[in-house]
Amino acid sequence: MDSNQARYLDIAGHLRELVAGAEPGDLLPSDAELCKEFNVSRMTARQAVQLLVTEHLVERRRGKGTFVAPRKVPRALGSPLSFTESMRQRGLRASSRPIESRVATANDAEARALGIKVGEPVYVIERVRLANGVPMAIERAVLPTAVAASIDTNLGTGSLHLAFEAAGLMPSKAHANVSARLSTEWEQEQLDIGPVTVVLAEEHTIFDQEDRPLEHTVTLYVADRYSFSAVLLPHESPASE
Amino acid sequence: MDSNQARYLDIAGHLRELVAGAEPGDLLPSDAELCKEFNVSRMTARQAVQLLVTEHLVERRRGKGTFVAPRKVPRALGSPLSFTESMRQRGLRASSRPIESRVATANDAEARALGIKVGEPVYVIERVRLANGVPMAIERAVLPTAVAASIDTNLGTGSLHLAFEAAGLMPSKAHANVSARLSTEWEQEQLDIGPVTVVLAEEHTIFDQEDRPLEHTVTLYVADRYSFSAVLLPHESPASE
DNA sequence: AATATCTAGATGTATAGACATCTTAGTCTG
DNA sequence: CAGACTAAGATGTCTATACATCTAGATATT
Repeated sequence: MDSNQARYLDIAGHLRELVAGAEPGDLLPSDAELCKEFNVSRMTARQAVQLLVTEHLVERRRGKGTFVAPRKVPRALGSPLSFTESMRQRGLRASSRPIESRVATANDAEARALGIKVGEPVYVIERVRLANGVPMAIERAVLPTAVAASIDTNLGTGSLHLAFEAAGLMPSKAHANVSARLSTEWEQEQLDIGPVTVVLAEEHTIFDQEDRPLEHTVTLYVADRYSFSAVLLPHESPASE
Repeated sequence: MDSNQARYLDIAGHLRELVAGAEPGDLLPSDAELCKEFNVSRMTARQAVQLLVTEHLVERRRGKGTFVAPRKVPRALGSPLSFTESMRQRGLRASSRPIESRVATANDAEARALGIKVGEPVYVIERVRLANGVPMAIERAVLPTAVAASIDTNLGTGSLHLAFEAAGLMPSKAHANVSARLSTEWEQEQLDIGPVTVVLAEEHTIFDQEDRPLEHTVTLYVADRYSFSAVLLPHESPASE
């Protein structure tokens, strides 16, 4: 139930939908219009818009209005690391369709990534990731059993990163690798795509503060529907104008 | 004159000094204390603190207080911005086979990336990149004419990044984007590959210290022969200067 | 001593206004 | 017709207040 959310979050959600269905540069409702539509004071409407400004989804121009931001300004902040966050930055709603979620034995690549032996037990979460309901990627996350045990939430559905946060596990370092290939028949079925389709394969391993592996994940993106972007080097500087 | 700044910016500046002289986890003044010290209403003090929250300099915990944030926002390091450097890290020798190198007019994507108008003159360097003599990628670098003029070296053959360095141009920020698709016939000829081959398309724009675009480059890698990898690390907070 | 309750202080959310500043369009004036 | 002025509408900043919610310590109860 989201109805006990703060009102400004409802407004922000509404704005995100508008952004998702609009083009960069499009004009969005003014503060005054939001006040009227949601029957709130201006500071509350402003708080919602301001939230989207910090997410780089919209831009405000004094005297002119609020506009959909250019799509290309994601931050280096864990962009390739969390599907949910990555979609949110693009103004899309992330969801999941579980494929399987169980204890299995580590294969070669997984064992090497997690620093364990082949055949040792690991917790595997495999699911199709959707953006606004459209299949976008197949994600296979592999967790050491100890880590899986410490996050007791429903692992199949939500955001893994939120679960880490809730369990007090702080992702620190990460290795990432991006490659590309043709999709297999099984992948085509899961993603609802044609036979000769290219997929982007992102593989990453996340470690906590003490360099213990938290998660090894392989994500296969439909190349037609997805690309990686990042801003490299300087971390975002204080919003100077 | 900074005295006609908004007051919340003054308060934010004061807080930044406190953060710079403190350790992560340290407690900062509460809203009420800031109100009293600067003689402003709470919403104004809040606005200042909120600004530092979006800059990841402080964290607020409800019921507890405002604290100096941990300095560990991930940041992409060792990213693949220079082909020569990237190959050297893999123990391979980078070389080039020029395709063309001349003044041309900017197309749509190039103009947008370099912040100029479509049709304005730019310097284009297009070449096949080889690793140990094997074709690895097609690279199309587009430079503003002013930048091309200031690096008088033989542009077709060497490393662009070495030329930048020699001319005193310091690459600073960069935007990068990675996607994938099937190769075209012309690309297959250039890269000496078969008909149904996947290419990784890396597109990046590099800026100097003053955010002037230095270079916009599209590189098409043979997916069978190449993949991107990166280490995402914690780093120091930008406010500590 | 262990537990429950209360309370002060902190941040989170929200209101209803006020004035400042910037942009644009329209109007008046020379 | 060109330039100056005006007004409407947008965002930017700020006030003073109210109540909600969370935390941690003090106090009271059992």
